[in-house]
Amino acid sequence: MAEPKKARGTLTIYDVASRAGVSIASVSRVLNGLGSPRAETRERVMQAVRELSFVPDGAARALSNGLKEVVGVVFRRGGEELFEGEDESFLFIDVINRGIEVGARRRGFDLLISSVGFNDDNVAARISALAGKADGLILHDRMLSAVGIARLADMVPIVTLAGSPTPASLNVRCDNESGIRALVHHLVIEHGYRSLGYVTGRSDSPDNRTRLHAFETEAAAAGAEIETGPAWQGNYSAAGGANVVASLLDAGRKLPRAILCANDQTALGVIHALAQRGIHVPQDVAITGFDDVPVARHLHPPLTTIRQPMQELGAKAFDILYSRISEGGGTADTVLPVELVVRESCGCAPGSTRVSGTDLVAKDGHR
Amino acid sequence: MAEPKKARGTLTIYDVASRAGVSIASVSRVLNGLGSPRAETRERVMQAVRELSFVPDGAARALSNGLKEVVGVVFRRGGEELFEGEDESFLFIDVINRGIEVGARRRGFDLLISSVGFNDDNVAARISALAGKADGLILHDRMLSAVGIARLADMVPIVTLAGSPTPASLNVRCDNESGIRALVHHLVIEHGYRSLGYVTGRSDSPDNRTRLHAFETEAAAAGAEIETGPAWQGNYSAAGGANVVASLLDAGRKLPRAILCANDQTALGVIHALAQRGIHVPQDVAITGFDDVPVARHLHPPLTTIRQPMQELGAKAFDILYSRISEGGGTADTVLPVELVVRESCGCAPGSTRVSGTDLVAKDGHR
DNA sequence: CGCTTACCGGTAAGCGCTTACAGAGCCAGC
DNA sequence: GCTGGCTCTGTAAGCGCTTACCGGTAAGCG
Repeated sequence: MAEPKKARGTLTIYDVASRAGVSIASVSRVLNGLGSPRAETRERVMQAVRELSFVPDGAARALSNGLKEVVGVVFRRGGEELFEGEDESFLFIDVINRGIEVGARRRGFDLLISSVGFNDDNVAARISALAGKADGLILHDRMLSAVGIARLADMVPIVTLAGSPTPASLNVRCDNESGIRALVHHLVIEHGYRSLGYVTGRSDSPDNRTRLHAFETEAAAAGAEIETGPAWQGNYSAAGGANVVASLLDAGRKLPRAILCANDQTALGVIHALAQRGIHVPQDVAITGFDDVPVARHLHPPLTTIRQPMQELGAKAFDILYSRISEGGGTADTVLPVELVVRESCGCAPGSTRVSGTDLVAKDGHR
Repeated sequence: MAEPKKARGTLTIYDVASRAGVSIASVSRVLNGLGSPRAETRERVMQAVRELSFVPDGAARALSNGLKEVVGVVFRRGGEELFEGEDESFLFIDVINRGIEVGARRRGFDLLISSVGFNDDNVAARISALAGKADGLILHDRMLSAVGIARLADMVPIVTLAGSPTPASLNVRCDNESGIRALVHHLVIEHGYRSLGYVTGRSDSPDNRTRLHAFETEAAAAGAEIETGPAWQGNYSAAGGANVVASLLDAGRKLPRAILCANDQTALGVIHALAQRGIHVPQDVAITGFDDVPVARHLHPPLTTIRQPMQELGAKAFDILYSRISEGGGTADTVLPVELVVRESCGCAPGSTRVSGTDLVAKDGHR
């Protein structure tokens, strides 16, 4: 695939050993703090290491002890039509990745990052290749079928984010139900809006299904009228949200008093489309998001949304993966709590409040 | 460091070979499309590979052919005091990383990501460890001294971003001079502002020094009065920008008619601080940024700034690193063009324009 | 029909490191 | 003074893969 071979005048453990006048075994022991190298020996070795500025080769090390100290992270990006501001959509992902990194760092692991487009064909192959370079994989979103995951899972441990656990893989997600419930409660009970709409996310997303279902249940419980159906199908992107509004309006449909959006990106698109039609948020229609991405507070009006502990989600995912890697354990399904963040797009006056929405426990779904 | 050893019932090339009834050499040849395996043999092997869902171990492969197909990326994050909206500061970095990834993907490389805090102590050690796991490194920002880079560079090829090339490392950056020049020209010549200020970035950043210098030169050439000095020292963060404004105002200093900020984050802070004192942008003071991060267009007022081709910067950095890895070549210093993006914070009316600011060539600084 | 020429495919030698195993000193105790 | 028991260090056997080298077989030619 690529031709270079023995690119540099590679410095090996042998060089260090001979310079320090000891055997490679001793060098290895010193480097790993193992065994019982005498202080004097240790010093000689460290000196040589310093003088040569030697760094052991990760591949050799990995091959030898079966641990690469690398965790692969796969996520989707781009691929949709562009939309003004769309470039921010990856924020969500990046914050989670940062969390993974924080967790990884604690164990001396590094992140091997790979993104796939929505319509890349060789996804499974790419992920497999990644698996070969890592000790375990964390998969964002749902990017592989259950069988795909199963196949992967018998090569390396897998943790999925916002998916659902399978017999072979673990999962970490946020408490979508509580989030939607808090939103509906706020809109219906506190603001008194009687009609609600819900712009969905990608239909193949488990998060999306959960949220939609929670929306329907909760709205019914609160006694609000709801609008759903294919016309309300979004795809987590701003463009998707804008489309829904545009087609609804073009079809002459009357909008409900409040619209919940599957995520903040969607809300961004919806607000934008509404503004273009001269419809005021929140005076005419109240809007809410989900995620609380950093830009949410800069929108006009500032977005009322559900904050997911994204960074913590990532860190947790790593921890779980790590325990799977090292002891074969790991909680099958972990649910993290979310918070309602009230800003102005729901109709509240400037001056935000925050309400903790859910109490969480790591629950053990499978096994 | 970590105990697991031979975590899984590892599937090896031997398993595939025996299942297909051939030697491991043939399996390897088939997998790498090399040599001349006969169609029938190839098919038998592929069949076995599929049945076992075998994936060759990256470490073994790397060890054997001296190529890990991994590029390490190191950048700084956080560490500064928090500021509302600050969490977006990493956007810039992430877009560049995305660019690197795009370049890497073309060559079958993956990104090994590692971030360091501003006051982590063991930075050099961490980067060294990364170097051991990668074929080359791309360093954001300036995070190592010249000697640090030199030391690293004789372990693996190094490309720095927005730094300067050293005898041992390559560099890629944007055309800061042209950007500042375009900004000053726009403010002084087109808007007629006679007094300018410049809120700087971190003092140890080469980009910052270049921009400041260009600012002074250009403003003088345009015949504008300028304000500089320690009171104008920012640090690329929103908090830094806000501080500068606050202390200037607290000291009773009169602000210049237009303030250029070292980057968009800084501008965000400046605008925020100004708003708190009831000073209007751009009516009282015009503000410009640098970078054109995605949020720039969502600020109030939308920010006039310089767009850097961030993704392209990343892709370019990878390409250069790759050529260094594979052929030992690589351009020492590559300069990418920037564009002036006119929005409203400079005083222009809604309805933006864009002016290409510079024509670029990859120039060969050293060697 | 025998020998050359290709072409395949197998054998085995590493790649740089970790670690089990065993050898070499050394001290203490008898 | 010898031996048992420690501690420290060296030797060597892999880890899973790539690939140089070589032998075997089939096809081509005189």
